[in-house]
Amino acid sequence: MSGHESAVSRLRAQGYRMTPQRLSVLDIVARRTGHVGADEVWNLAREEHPYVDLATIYRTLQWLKGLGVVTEVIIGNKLHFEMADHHNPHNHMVCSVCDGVQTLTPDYLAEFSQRLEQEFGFSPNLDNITIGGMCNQCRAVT
Amino acid sequence: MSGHESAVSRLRAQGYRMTPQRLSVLDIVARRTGHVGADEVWNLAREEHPYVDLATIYRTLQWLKGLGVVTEVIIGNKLHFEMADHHNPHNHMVCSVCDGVQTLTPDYLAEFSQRLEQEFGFSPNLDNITIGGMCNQCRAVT
DNA sequence: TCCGTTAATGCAAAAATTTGCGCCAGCAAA
DNA sequence: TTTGCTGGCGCAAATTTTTGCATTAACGGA
Repeated sequence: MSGHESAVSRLRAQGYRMTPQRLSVLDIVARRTGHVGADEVWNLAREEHPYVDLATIYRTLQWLKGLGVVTEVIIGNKLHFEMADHHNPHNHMVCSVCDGVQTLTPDYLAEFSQRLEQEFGFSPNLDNITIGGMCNQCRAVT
Repeated sequence: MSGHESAVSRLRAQGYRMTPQRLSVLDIVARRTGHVGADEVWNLAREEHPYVDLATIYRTLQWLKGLGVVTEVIIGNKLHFEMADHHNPHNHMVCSVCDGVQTLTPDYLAEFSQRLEQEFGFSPNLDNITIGGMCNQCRAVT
């Protein structure tokens, strides 16, 4: 266990059942510095619980994402996840050439977000947004 | 044919082979006002060319997207496409509750884009970005 | 018009993700 | 501790999208 006990107790307090599968997924994502692929979470989870199903991994990850506990990053057509750091929230820029990931503080998106809210009444959910493009190095090569 | 001849001749001039499949996909997307799902493009294309493969549809759509001819919109876990309107470019906001789509002129994203470029040397490709969130009506209901 | 090059297709399979359903187990209350 | 409710899980299948490979056909040049 590495510092996600608060998340666990908060979830339990909200009435969610904390199954071994969920604890395992949470533990795996929390342990990792940086993002993990869904398949990778599955493989690691199976070391502890050999019977755990991939569908459960996906369902758990989507659930945690919806609750703001984890953040989704799309890297080359695959979903990755990392612990949402509420003390240091950030978005991601992913280079489509090298799949490199850079982070971005949300204030870069703040004005944009506010305008959508004010002018359209649309509440964007930008927590899990991934900005695609080309990074500095890859652009230099071309 | 409905006004995408210029795209066709431009593509041909660039050395791409304009196969019946490609013309068909282009025709289907151009005819439609608004977005089409990949599966829908396939079904329509098969009316003309019964043997056309779904993989070809996907490949063609990705190809056109890369060339800026069509724009991708992600609606509820499915890819949709529409003709890129260079006279009136826009992005999309999709409500995760009702799957409704609203459009957005790119100047809403312009400042954000410039900052990424200037401060990180990262060239974002925002042409095909889909902003998820909740629309006015759905928020009112909740 | 015919030919050669090679890009694009069809086909089949894989990869990635989601969903329906019946059973099981987490957890609160007795 | 036992029980009951029901949310969550495993399983299997479906969906959606991508990929490898052999064959085909677009199109410029002879």
